[in-house]
Amino acid sequence: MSQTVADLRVERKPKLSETVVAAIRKQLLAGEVPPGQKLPTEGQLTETFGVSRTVIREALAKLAADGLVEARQGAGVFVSEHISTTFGVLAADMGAKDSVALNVLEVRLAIEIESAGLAAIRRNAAQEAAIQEAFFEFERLLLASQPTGPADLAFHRAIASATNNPFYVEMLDVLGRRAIPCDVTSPWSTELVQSDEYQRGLQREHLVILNAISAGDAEAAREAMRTHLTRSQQRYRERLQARQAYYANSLKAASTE
Amino acid sequence: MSQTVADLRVERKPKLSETVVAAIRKQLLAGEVPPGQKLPTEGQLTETFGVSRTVIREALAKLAADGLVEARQGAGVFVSEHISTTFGVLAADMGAKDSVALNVLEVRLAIEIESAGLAAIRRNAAQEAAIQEAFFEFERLLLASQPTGPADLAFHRAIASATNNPFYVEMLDVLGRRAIPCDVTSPWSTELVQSDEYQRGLQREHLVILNAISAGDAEAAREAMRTHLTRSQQRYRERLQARQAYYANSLKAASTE
DNA sequence: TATTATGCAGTTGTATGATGACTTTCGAAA
DNA sequence: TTTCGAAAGTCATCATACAACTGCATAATA
Repeated sequence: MSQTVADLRVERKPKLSETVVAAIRKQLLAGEVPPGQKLPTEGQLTETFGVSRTVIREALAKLAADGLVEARQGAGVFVSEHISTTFGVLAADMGAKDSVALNVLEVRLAIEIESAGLAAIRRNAAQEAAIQEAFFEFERLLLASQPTGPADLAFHRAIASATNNPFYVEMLDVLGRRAIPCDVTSPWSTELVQSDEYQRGLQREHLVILNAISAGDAEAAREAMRTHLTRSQQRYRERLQARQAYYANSLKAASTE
Repeated sequence: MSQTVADLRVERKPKLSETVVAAIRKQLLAGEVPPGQKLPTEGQLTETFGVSRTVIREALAKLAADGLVEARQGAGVFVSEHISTTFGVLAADMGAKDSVALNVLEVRLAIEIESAGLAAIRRNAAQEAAIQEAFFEFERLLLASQPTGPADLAFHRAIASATNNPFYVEMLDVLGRRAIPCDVTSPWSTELVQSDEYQRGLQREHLVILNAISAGDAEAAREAMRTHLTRSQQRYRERLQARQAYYANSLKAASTE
C-alpha cells in the first residue's frame, strides 16, 4: 500500500490516557489543586472520568514523569511543590491589561523561538506529524472560511510538545491563554483576523517554520519563528490601536445621541 | 521513628517499572535495537523481565513519554528514529528531580537569550551601568577568592532588567531559584564551581555578552548568551555525572565495610 | 499519664485474564 | 497479476484480586 498525501494527516485517535492527562494537567495549571495537596484517589478519578483504573494509572504515570505529581504508595498522589511556584505565581500576577499582554507576548516569543529550534532537533515522527496536521487543519478551516484560531494554537502547541520538554508546553499554556489574539467575537478583530489575506500571511509563515523543523534545521526554525512572532507582535499592536479607535468612535457616537 | 542520615540517601524502594525502564533504556542507548526497529512484544518482555504486563506497559509508557519509543496499536512498539543521545544518555541514570531541573534550565535559556537581545536594543545608561557593575563585582570577588555566585546572579538579573519588560525579571527569579546550581555545601560542587579556571571561563563569556549589549548588537548578544548558557548546561550535566560517581563510590565504600 | 504497640481502613503497586481495536500477513479468488 | 478478505499478532482497555505500604485510631504497657 502506498502512502498518499492524505496519510500525512495522521488523525490518530488519541489514547484515553492522553485525554485524561490533558484534563488533569489543565486543572493543575489552573491551580485547582494546591501544591502539596493530595489528588483524588485512583478510584475516584476512575469514576469521574468514566474510564478504568488502568487508564487513570497510565495518565498519572505520565504526569509523574513530567514532574507535575508524585505518587506515594499507601498515601496517595500529590501535586508537586515546585510546579505552581513556577507557573502559578506567574499566572496570578498577570492581569489582562494590554500593556501586560504585550509584555507577556514578548516572553512567549522567547519561549517559542527556542521551542522551534529544539523541535527541529528533537522531534519524533508522531510529533512532526502532529505539527503538519495542525498546519493542514489551518488550511482546511481557511478554505472553509471558518475561524482558524484553534488550529493556530494547535500548531504552536504541537511545536512546543515536540521539544520533549514538558515545561515548554506548560509555559505556552499559561502564557498563550492570555496572549493569543483570536477574539473573533469582538468587532475590532473580525475584520482583521478573518481577512483571507491576513490568514494567508500567517500560513505562509507557518510553512517556513514547518519546513525548517522538518529539515531539522534548528537555526532556520528559530529564525522563521522569530519573524513570525515579531510580525504577530506588530499585528497585535495595530489591532490594539484599531480597537482604541473603535471605542473612541463608539463613545463619541454615544455622546452625540 | 526518627529519620537517619541513611534514610536521606537511600531514597525509596524503586518501583518495578523503573527497573524495567532503566534496563530497556540502557539497551536502547547502547543501540541494541536500531531506531525504527520493533521492540519485543509486551508478552515477550513480560517473560524476559519476569514481571506482569502491567509493569511492562507502565515502563513502555514512560519510555514513550521520554520520546525514546513509539507504540502503534496493532503493530508493536518501535524505537524512535532520532534518539537524541545527549538527551537520552543523561536521562538514563537521572532521577526525576534532575530531569526537571534540566528542563527548567532549558526554559531559562530561552528567556535569557531573548533578554540579552532586547537588552542590547532597549537598555538605558543606568541599566547598562548596572550590568557593568555586576561584571566588575564578579571580577572583584574573583580576585578576592570569594564566592562569585551572587554577582553572577546579579549580572543576569541586570540584563533581564534592561529589557524594560518586568516579566523577564520575574521569570528569571522564579526559574533561577530552582535551576541555578549553587550548592556550595555539597562535595561535588565545591571543586568545580569554585575553581579559578572555571570562574575565569564564566567571566570571559560574560565579557562577550557585555560587549555585545554595549554595542547595541542584539544578534551578537543573543549568540553570546546562547553559547554562555549552553556551556553552562553542559557544565551542569557534567556536575550531575560527577555527583552520581560520588554516590556510586560512597555506596561501594559502604558495601565493603 | 505518657508512651509504645497493635490493628484497621484507605491507597497505591502488581498480577492475571478477558475483550475490543487495529495492523500485518498471506493465501485464495477474480 | 491484482484484489480482497480472513486470520493471526499486537496494543488498548476493562475488570478483579491481592500484596505492600501509610496514616490514624485504639489498646496495651510502663
